[in-house]
Amino acid sequence: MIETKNKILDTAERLFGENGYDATSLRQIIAAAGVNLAAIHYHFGSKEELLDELVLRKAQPVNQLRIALLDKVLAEAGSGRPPLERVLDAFLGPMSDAADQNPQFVRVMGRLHAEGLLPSIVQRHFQPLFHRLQAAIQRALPDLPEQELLWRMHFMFGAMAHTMCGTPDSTGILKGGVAFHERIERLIAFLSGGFRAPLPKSVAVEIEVG
Amino acid sequence: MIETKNKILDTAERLFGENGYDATSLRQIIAAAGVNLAAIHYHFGSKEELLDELVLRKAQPVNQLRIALLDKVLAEAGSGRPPLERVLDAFLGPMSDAADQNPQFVRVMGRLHAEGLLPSIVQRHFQPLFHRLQAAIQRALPDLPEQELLWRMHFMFGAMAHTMCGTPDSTGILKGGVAFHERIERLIAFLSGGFRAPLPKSVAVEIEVG
DNA sequence: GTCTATACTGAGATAGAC
DNA sequence: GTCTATCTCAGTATAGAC
Repeated sequence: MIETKNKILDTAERLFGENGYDATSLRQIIAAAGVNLAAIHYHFGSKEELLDELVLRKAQPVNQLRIALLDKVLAEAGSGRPPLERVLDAFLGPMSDAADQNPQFVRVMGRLHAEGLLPSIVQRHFQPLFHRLQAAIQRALPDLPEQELLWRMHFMFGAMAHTMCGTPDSTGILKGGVAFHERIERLIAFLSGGFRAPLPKSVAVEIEVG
Repeated sequence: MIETKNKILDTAERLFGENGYDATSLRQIIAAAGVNLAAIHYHFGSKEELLDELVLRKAQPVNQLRIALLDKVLAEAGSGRPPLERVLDAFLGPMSDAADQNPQFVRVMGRLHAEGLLPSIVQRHFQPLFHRLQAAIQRALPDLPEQELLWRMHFMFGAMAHTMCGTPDSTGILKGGVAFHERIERLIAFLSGGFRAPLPKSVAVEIEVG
């Protein structure tokens, strides 16, 4: 029954978002969904593949939108430089919209990134998007050396993942309940400053010399 | 025997660093350390308390150095503004040094942050440091509203954690093996730009109005 | 005080009956 | 397609040897 499969997906999405992937057992999921334990392994094969399908189901439309927006920003720039803020917004905005509509999913994604079991899943579902994003930022900042660009994208992913996660207050200072689009607006301002920052001294020297 | 306890700590540190906390079972640890399973619960009480003691053992000296350096930077600035880069270096430098000497520990910390089971441990071991750091950055950037400062520190922690983690190549682009002090130098340049960035539009408007 | 042996509960996975 | 029964391995708890 396809209904069984969807019930499992919906329930897992809710529970993963509430308690995290590791902390949610398959037995909790089947109890809440009212299905049998073996049904999960029949439909998905394993807990990890269930997660994989869950991510795919929700991330694909968001990522398609991101790619479309990135292409639009590049097209509008013609042969000139696209504004960095607009590039970052094309990447971060769709996630923020999806999050404000359905906080559950983004919390799942944030939690997953926070749990570190992403690598394989990130690789499969986000690789093409990352390459487009890299190209777009490079167009916005043509003078930034590629190595430095990659590091700065790396910093961006860290900040983004940490920000998506429902708990911006590991320090206990910030209160929760801030709308995602506000977080993202702050994040874009921060990241823009970071991407535009002067090169670190030793890297700048290497370039002068080499 | 205190030797048993240290053997457990050393072995756990290595295995947590290599494979992560969740992925490392107590049975792996005792096998590699050549001790009995119950010894862990005798000396530590639980897997989580073992982790807690492990973090404390290594983080405490690093954090004390960080606090001392922050105080030094502030003292040298007198009543003026301390340079932001020096504040960030006082915070990130000691970790980078510790990492270049003993990559294992910082990989553990990065992995832990990446696994998201930090909250309680972060709270206990890092809270006082965070408050000092906040005060120092505020002194360096007195015009930055506090709410915005807290968000930007939040972004910083995300980028930092992601950077410490041994796998800077979740995108598959960056190669590993980059010295920590180089990563940190790049990170400081990026963060400095982020902290100095102009306020996001809606936040800036709120301030004008209010 | 330290450590060993062993048992308990709950996790994910699987084989096979229906 | 679905469910029962069972397997292995996890973290944890305890009784008792030295």
